[in-house]
Amino acid sequence: MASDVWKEYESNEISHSVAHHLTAIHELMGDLGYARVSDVARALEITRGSASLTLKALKARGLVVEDHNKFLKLSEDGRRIVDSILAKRTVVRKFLNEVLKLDEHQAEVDACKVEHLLSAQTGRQLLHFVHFLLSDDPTARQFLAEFWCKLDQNEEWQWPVQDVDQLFNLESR
Amino acid sequence: MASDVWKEYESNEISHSVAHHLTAIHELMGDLGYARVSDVARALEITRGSASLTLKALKARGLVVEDHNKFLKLSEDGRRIVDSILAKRTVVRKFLNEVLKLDEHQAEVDACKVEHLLSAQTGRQLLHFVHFLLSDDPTARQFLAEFWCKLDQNEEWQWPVQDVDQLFNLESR
DNA sequence: ATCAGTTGTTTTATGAGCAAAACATCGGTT
DNA sequence: AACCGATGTTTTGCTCATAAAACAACTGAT
Repeated sequence: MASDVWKEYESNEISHSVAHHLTAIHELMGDLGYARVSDVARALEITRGSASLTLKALKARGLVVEDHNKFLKLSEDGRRIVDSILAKRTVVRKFLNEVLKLDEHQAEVDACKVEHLLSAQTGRQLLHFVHFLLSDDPTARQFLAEFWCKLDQNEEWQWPVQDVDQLFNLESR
Repeated sequence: MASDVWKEYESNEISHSVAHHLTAIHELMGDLGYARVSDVARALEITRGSASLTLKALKARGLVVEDHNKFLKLSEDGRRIVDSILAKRTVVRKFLNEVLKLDEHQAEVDACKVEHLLSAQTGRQLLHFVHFLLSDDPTARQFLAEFWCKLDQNEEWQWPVQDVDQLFNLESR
């Protein structure tokens, strides 16, 4: 694999931590109507000191703006980033839970892990796909019905690999 | 979102860096028949010093073993991890490229970013799904045909959101 | 046999994220 | 006015992953 591929991982402008600081502000604005450093720290269960430093950097990057009296809110850019991340999280979670039939917690965890890493292209195409897949379209319904049926009695399947479970036996959880 | 969800990100036993050190060894064994610290460093385009430190840690974790004369190879555990990661990478890349019709480079980049983050459950279910989706099954073929048709002329779509492109306009690349 | 190149390691430094602790500030009670 | 609690910041230290540079050891060519 070309190194320019795997190194793009580091070149993400939005880290996992930043993604959650931003979405925390967004959710706090909805829940409480405001968001201060302490509220973000509480929401993310990190210390106020850590949140203070991260948010200072986000203010410097222009993603978060501070009110006259220490009240935070998302800038236009910050807001667009949060929208993009939440859209990807939602569509991935929906796909994992409602299509692949993973339990809700697993779907949430996995969606949370990858939401900020998917490209805009991928997010858009996945949205198209899931939307059609879960629509009323009879072909989609029939396809899903057959897939779920096979999922239930998966002894019929002829796998391209000898032992699928062994391939994915890394994590115990 | 509960913090125990987003914090699971950090608790990954396999980091992106570790995943690629391990897969680099695997690929070098196939390409060259051997893998030394310098070979790994060259493959990943990092300095020998960095590779040396990371690989020392992987030896301590028992994922990499060192030959009598500085030749590296994967342990049984290391091998299982690489198999698991490559299986996930392959199925994600296949899905993004062959189903969602993303170009190969984008599919590779995105697959590379998420391969080590997906749970075993998710990898397994996704493999089931993609396998059925790309099989000869007439329902699957018809579903894909309809989906790709809609993809081409996507002005017909009635989106659940006003402007999908705007939701995913974060990245420029 | 010497000299150059490759290899592996160690040391020093950086940046991102975090915790812990010290510190300052502000607001409301008493 | 004195105190208490909540808040925000700074400092120090930690881990991970990297670079850069210095160093030692081996390899091969001349």
